[in-house]
Amino acid sequence: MRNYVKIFKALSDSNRLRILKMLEDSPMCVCEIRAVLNLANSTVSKHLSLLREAGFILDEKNGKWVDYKLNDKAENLQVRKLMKLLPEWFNDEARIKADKRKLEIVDRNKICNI
Amino acid sequence: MRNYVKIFKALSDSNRLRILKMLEDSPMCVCEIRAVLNLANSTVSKHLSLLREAGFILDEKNGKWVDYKLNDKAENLQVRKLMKLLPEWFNDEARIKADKRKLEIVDRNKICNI
DNA sequence: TTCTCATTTCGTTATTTGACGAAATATAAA
DNA sequence: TTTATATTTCGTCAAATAACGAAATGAGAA
Repeated sequence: MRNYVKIFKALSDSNRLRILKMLEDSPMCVCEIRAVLNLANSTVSKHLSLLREAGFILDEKNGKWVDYKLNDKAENLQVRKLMKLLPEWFNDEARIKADKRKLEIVDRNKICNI
Repeated sequence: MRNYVKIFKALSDSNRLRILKMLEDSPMCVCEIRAVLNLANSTVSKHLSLLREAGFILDEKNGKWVDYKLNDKAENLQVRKLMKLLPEWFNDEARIKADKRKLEIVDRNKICNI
């Protein structure tokens, strides 16, 4: 029960949904996500940890950076089923399209030394 | 976007999830739900209105009572897809099983005049 | 109509959440 | 090793949420 609530809470924030939709296209580090969402790094980090704890994403050290990516092999069956729905969600949303365009441009080597 | 957040927020509370699982078995009025969940009527009513606004349930006047039931024909495609998953959720949870047993016993004519 | 009672709305309160910046941590580069 | 920088953790604040009881609403019964 508590686990399900955690899963749905993770999906109950527009910034976290935007993150998931961006990760559909490519793994990203904290500061790249920060650059698109215009949030503080610490805020992005918190969102990512909630998504990770719910099982939606994985983190992986990559040099200076931590790359976050969708977790296609989530342990929890229901998380996997929800993730199967993700590609259908808000594809018509202007903000999501804009995020995806922005993420093609961001270059961690340029933007991450704030 | 906002609509999706509303949908997931509706699912982000254990009492609302318990309500949905009970409504799988049978329509219920506010005071029947109140009797199972041990919440104030006004609290149950609020939960129901959040579930209704998200599209998961419908209300129908029935004499003195308002019967709430699952909305099998939700307008929103994603709501329908989530509702298709509902029967798979927490069937192993003791609390859900207990709720369903309790709901078989509750009789609105006996319990609703508090 | 008036009364009764199921439900909803409103106002209040305690808790949770989402945001920030600062400090701590970890790791690559110098 | 020291420095730089990406990330996380911590403390704080404002806003949102979930709970309650009281008051308002609405519909059947008397």
